[in-house]
Amino acid sequence: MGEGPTITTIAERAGVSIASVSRVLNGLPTRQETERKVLAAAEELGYVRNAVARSLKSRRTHQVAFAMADVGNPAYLAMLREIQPVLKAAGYRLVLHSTDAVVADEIDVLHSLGERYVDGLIMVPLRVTEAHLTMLATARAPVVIIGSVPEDTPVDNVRADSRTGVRLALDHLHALGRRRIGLVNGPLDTVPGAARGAAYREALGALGLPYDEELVEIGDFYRAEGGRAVAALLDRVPDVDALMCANDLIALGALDVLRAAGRRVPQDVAVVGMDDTDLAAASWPSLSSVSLGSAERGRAAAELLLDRLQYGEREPRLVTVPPHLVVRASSGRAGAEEPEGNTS
Amino acid sequence: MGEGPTITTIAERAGVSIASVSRVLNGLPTRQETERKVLAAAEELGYVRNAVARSLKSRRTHQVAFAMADVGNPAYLAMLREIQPVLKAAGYRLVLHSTDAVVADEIDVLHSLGERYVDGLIMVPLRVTEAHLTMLATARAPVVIIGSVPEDTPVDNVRADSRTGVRLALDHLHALGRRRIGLVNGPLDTVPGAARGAAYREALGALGLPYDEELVEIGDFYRAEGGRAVAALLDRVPDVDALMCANDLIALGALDVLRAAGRRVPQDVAVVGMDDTDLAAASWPSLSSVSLGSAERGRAAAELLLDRLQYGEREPRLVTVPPHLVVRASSGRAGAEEPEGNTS
DNA sequence: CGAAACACGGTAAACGTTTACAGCAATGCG
DNA sequence: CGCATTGCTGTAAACGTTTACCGTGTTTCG
Repeated sequence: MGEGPTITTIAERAGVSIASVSRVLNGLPTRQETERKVLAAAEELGYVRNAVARSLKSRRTHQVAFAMADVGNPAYLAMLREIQPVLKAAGYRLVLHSTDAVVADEIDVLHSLGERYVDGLIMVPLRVTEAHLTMLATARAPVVIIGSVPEDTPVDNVRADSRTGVRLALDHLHALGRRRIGLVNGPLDTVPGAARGAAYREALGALGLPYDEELVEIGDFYRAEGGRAVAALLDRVPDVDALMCANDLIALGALDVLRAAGRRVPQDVAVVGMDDTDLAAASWPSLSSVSLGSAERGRAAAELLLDRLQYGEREPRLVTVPPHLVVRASSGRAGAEEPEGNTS
Repeated sequence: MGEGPTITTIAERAGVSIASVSRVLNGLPTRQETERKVLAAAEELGYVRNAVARSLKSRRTHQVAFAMADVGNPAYLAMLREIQPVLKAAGYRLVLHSTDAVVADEIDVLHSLGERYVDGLIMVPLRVTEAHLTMLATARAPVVIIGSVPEDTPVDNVRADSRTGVRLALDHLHALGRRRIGLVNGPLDTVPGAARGAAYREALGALGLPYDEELVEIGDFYRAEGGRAVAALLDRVPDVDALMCANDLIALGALDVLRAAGRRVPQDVAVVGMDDTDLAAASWPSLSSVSLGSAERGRAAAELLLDRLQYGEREPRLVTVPPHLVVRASSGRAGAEEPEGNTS
């Protein structure tokens, strides 16, 4: 773990100047003899370029940060899984920030762009505050936001269309004959929470169903919280016949509680989740879910950022990824999805 | 996105030398008046320290790399989720490397330590080759390996005890009366594959059951692959009454195939997975699984690395994390579905 | 054959910090 | 009052690269 060789060590060994060493290492035109000597010396000494010194001079770190609330959330994970290879292929390293949904942490990340340890940032803010917007306006490196920001924010923006997503789910449930469709949402001051709440109301309108406040319950985007919210909802509105859940974790919580309450899914209550995570396919019963294209959003964000890193200044772009509904057992016809004969 | 202010800009603005600016910024003793001027100037200009220049001088990047095959794998994810906050609390950033289980990529990561863009590395190699060992011996930064390495490898090492883990599972299945217990394993040239294969054989011996090659099927550590392997196994040995799966994804594949084949779980075939991931609790039926303490291993690795970064040279340490069995429906009594009070 | 063009390679400055060292003013003390 | 001590501050070197610029030796061509 000694203090590895530097360009100077090599220069001495090869009997040339450090400039020549640098040139050889960067593939700039050099006499064959010099090249040979330098490469030989580098090889013998096991030389590896110091990335920090390089970055200082070149003002490029070849690192990109990805900041989201929690890697454990499968929706973010899906993004990460797409972002990583795209960056890697372009020669960038990925610096991961978990902000635990704490606004101050997100602001911190934006602020730390000034430290210039990354060339750019992809961020999925849970809520967008005034502080976010100020920081974004003066950010010291290119930023791509996944989630909605106001029109005039000077950053690239990738959005899901949860409005259409909720609409797809409600159309589906309506087509199944459900009329008392509840919404189990996350906090309304979060970007997804607000969007999904509004979309729900709108979709009901389009279907000619009344908006009934009783049918809406706010919890948080986690399984246990979702379960609690569903329990409260069942208590208040026993005749609910379908649940639109604002994400898959909430939906899993819903399944837990419905099972404990002796309601059959989907016969008594149909359930639709959102994000179409791995968990949806693995759950019991398997969970219908609206895919908001997490993976596609991740990929789009990475590509936007790389494009900007490569070509510099240009108009901010907006990419909207279309949703689609994946129907599984939790809202299929009873048992239709699964072979019969399996009790347990 | 302009060229932010530097220490020099501030020095001019405050009418002091760059040394004084640096001292103030680092909290070294300074006359109050100077301090005031510097802080005022820094504030007005929105100064942020350049991390790259800082690292070059201090030879510390405050970054740590974590390299594993695939973030999508819940076992690695569990590690990541523990590692991240530990590092963050200690002031380190996390650089993520996905190696896609390609040996060359792993070697690459080890080699790139020479670039000194991180202060240390936590790696989960899928297989440990000669090349790994050579690189580890000459690594230019501290490394912690999660998984087994030979005794004399000069790195900190965190191990799971899959031997005991498999033993727990087989004892459990044996206690349920199962006698034809199959093993669905991943490739034998991987660290976990080899360990689990050997452990299976040993545990059978301890239980007085014969080792029957027919009952062992090798696939890969993924759901679809696992399914294929199970299908082959069922075909060859129709009277198998329990499946020990080398990880949870394989076990999910097993559930898929068993369901399609009309075998009831757990009545006809009991299934036990390994790693106790989120998926196990969410699956249908919920999956018994041997927890190898992924989260604990992640935490231990992070702590070992931080310790070494803080205190420098010392003996390599070995930490072994004990496994435990989590019994759920797939090997419980028929229909014994417990509502999981689990968050996620 | 001499001048111009060219191909290489060395010197030194720069990137933005930290820090050893020296300078200098103010203070303490004999 | 002079000297040592103390407390700050400035100068400059260093971290390991890249690169502009210039000098040298060789080639080319009139």
